Amino acid sequence: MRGLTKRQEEIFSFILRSLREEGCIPSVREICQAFGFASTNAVNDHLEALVKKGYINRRPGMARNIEIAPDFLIPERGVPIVGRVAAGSPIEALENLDGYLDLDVIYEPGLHFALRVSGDSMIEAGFWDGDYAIVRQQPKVESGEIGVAIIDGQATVKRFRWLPDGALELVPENEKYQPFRVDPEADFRIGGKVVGLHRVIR
Amino acid sequence: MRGLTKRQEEIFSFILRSLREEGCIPSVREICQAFGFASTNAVNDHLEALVKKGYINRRPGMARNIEIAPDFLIPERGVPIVGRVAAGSPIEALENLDGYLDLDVIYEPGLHFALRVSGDSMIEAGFWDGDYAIVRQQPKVESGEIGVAIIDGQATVKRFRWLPDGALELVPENEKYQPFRVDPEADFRIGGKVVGLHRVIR
DNA sequence: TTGACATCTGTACATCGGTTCAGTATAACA
DNA sequence: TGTTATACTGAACCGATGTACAGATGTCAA
Repeated sequence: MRGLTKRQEEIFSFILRSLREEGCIPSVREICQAFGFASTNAVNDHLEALVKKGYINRRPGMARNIEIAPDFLIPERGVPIVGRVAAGSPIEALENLDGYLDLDVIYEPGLHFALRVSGDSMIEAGFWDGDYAIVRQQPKVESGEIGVAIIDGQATVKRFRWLPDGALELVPENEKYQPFRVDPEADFRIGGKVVGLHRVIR
Repeated sequence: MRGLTKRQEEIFSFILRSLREEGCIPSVREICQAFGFASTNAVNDHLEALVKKGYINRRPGMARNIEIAPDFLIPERGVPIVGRVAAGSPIEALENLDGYLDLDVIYEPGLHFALRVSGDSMIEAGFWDGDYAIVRQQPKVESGEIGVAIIDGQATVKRFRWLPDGALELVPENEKYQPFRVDPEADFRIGGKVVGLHRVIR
């Protein structure tokens, strides 16, 4: 929050807080009252400064018209990623924040879906029973990549291996199971490539 | 969206869309104009219906005062979890939607943090180098649970084992490594319990 | 057929609220 | 030393906006 004076920052924070907690942009008079100003013009001056410095935009004539610049609108979502944990509680030590773990940021919405893994056929590739496999929907999966095959409407996570004859072999990652050759006549589709794994422990 | 008439649903959707795309609640007259009504009262009637049916709340006298009921404010976030994948593309087959994988829903915000796992000392517990361990901040970790120990500001994920003499032993899950007894004199804190795992593949 | 409800027109009013103008005071700056 | 930015007071204007009242039409279940 560089470039703002103390007062301007207070005003800006107040707007953000109102938006978050009250769910709507405060009116000029509400800000005025909250800060104990006698004149709404005090607020106006600050808002103009915020506009000039690029923190907000305003739509002339419209009630509750403050528009927060995109940079500051990004809500802190997801799980905070902590680097070093030198002092205090990890969560409060936000100096050490490495960002946020947010699935919507990592995996483009609309392109990915998640699948519950059942069984232990991929356990050596790190997929346990009950895990979520995150799949990027795509028509092709290369040999050696882990992908989702949909056979007769049943989705399975397996390592793909394209055979020289053009057929597909689905390889489990568990020595208890044997590779499975997909019948070219079967109702088969590629669901996509597995690009992530999530496990909820206990 | 049960209980709403077609028109009411249109109005409600318009409000949601305005909020999402324009960033602010539409005024009664803006709604009026968007639908081509000659009277603002048409909007008012619909808004009253929406209030009565619990879709919105209104704060009397306030401009742009529509407050969307929490149930409908929740945007579809996270990765869609697909169950059966009988027909069509998994993402489009929303009949088979089992919900959304959203870290903010699974892990209460403010209570959890994520830690990048480095090394292979916990590989047999399923934690690979580079994985994110999701940690619930709590002062106690039971024997046998996987937790985060912070020693000299350095956080490590290990299985906890409390010894009969009250000392703590940190047990790696990799036969290459030996259990480590925490020096009672050391600068030691418990970071919390590991409750989740996330891996980004490739 | 009667009443409840949904959907809309038309008019009107009070106040909410953005905006402007005229000043004052202080500190930073060049 | 004048200029500019910050930080306000005080008053006022007027369009934006929520809200109310009166009424019309159509649907649908009791």
